[in-house]
Amino acid sequence: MKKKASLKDIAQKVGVSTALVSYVLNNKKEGRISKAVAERIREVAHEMDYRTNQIARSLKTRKTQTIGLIVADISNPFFSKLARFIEDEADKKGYTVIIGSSDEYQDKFRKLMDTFLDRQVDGLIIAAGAKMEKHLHYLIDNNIPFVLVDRYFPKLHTNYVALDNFGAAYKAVNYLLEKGRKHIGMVAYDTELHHLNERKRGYLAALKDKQFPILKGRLKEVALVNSELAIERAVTALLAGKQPVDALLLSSSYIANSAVKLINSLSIKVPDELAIISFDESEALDLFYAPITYMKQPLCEMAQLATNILLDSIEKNNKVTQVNMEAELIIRQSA
Amino acid sequence: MKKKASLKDIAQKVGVSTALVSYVLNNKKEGRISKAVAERIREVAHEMDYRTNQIARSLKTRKTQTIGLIVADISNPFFSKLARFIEDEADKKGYTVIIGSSDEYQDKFRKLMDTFLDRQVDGLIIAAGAKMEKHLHYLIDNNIPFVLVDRYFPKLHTNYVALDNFGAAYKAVNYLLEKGRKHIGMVAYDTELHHLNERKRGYLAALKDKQFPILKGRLKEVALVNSELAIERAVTALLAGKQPVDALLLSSSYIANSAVKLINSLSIKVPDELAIISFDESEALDLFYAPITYMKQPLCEMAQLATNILLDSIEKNNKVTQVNMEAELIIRQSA
DNA sequence: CTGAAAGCGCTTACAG
DNA sequence: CTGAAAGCGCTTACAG
Repeated sequence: MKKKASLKDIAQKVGVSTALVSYVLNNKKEGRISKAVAERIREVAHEMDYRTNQIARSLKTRKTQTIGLIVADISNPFFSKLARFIEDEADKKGYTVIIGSSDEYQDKFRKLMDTFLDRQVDGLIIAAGAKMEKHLHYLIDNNIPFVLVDRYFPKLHTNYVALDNFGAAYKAVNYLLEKGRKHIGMVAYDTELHHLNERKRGYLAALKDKQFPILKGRLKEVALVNSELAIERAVTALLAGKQPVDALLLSSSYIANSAVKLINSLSIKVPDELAIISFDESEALDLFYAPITYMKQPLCEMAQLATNILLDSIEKNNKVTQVNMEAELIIRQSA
Repeated sequence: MKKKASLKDIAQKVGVSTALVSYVLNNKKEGRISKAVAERIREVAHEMDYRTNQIARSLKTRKTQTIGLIVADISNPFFSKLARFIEDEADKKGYTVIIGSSDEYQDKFRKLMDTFLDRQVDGLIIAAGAKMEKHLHYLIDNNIPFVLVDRYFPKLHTNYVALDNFGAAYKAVNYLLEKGRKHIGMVAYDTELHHLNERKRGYLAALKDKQFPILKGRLKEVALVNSELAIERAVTALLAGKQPVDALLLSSSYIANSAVKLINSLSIKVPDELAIISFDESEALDLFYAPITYMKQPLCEMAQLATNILLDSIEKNNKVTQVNMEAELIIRQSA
């Protein structure tokens, strides 16, 4: 095992100053260094298998070329896909990403944020949770670049890249109405998360604009976590009574999975008796006999945009960019 | 926006040396510092909202408290789940993890490895790909702590945590035979990855030990990526001919997804006409009318074990630990 | 009980 | 064209 070489080692061997070695290896002061010396420095650097110590460089330059990504849970496919696209885009620009999962908990979130800041990340990409505004205020107050993804706070003037959830739900309901459905139910979340509430708003607005009655019992809400049972109950309720629904809008692929499992066991014919549209894709929904129609989020674009907005804001602390992206209706057999 | 406070700022304000501040804040030299001064230092540190700069600390201590995780693709649920468990375990021990996806490419792998090492990670957890031994040799030669997960190289004497893939396949086939299946086919990968070949070996050995004939056409191999079509062809072939298979062992949940999609459209009755056992779980396989029986990997344990082996080896560079964990047969309706 | 000093491995403004 | 020097923000062996 050879010891790691430093600039100093190279400098000594070549017989020049570390400054010169640094300049050459970083291609600074290009024309102003004699070809011969530069050549020799590169040669020795290569011989010694020199690699620059980024920690040392970071300390001096006050840039770590690292961005922190905080999501609710990296094992959730939505976030892991997003993370992958962010990783790729960041890598392209010479940045490395460190990832943390907050599980939607404020404490974990703050702890992650602090850890990342202590490590001097250059900026953060954040899928924030409910009641996390105050931590974001800290970032704002301290002038730390960040951009929100997926979730954002309407009252907070910050960078974000999100889906136009209102529009997406509106579009979905409209499609169902066009197809002649008259009794559209929705299973959504009981939450403070603005982006999820936008989906309910879109559902209601679409019905209202087409002058369909808005029945209270048609919009069911379930908890954000561990809601499998509640989802089954909600779907059961929507399908019961004297006027069962003939279409279902499901606010997430998680809800859709649970709902479809139940419907599978109920021998209700999809889409004949019941049309289904879900938010987000999921492999599971492909395997259902009537593959589920869904509102697709442009994950790759969202990730790239978020990354680039962040990098812009790291480089020159300028304007605030807010983007609401359009969802695409992917029509398959369930609706 | 307040400027970030450093040790020096605190020292100046309190009127002591930075050394003293450092000692107090790190709880070093406990008894040997006057309570009053210590108290005052903590007070001012809190007032100034002091946070230690980990980059500076790392430069001095030569420890970054960071581990690098290299997988094939973080958006693959197998790896994202593994990553989450690793993140949790690492966090518990005060480490942060940075993640990179190699896409099974040697170049990307090496680039990631170099990037992580330049950032002075304390160690690496690696799901290596084919032909990556030479890069691992580099780590060994340079005494850099690492542990392999999921995949390993039998000829390489390194830490690893993997599944006993041979045993898992053996167990699966045995179970099928016990249930009276006589014509068991397998769809596996055509690859150099040792752990995947172990699955084939287990399949063959189980048949042999029970003196079942080993028919060449019964073991189909498909490429590691983009193999959807090949999988469909393989399954079709196994189900055709004068003696179709009555049971199928599928070497991954990806293969299982494609296979089940096809079988779904073929109106073959599972498990009556065809029993199915897959490797690894997948939400998708739950939604099939006959939920798929599978060999479950103890992901959480694997992740924790890998993390702890790495941390041990970071702290005191000692022995090599190799673990082959047992898979659990999760019996559901498909077999 | 406390401090001066060296040093981790870089970068960069300055001087020549 | 090249180098001496300062400094990034810490830690720690040493001395008193």
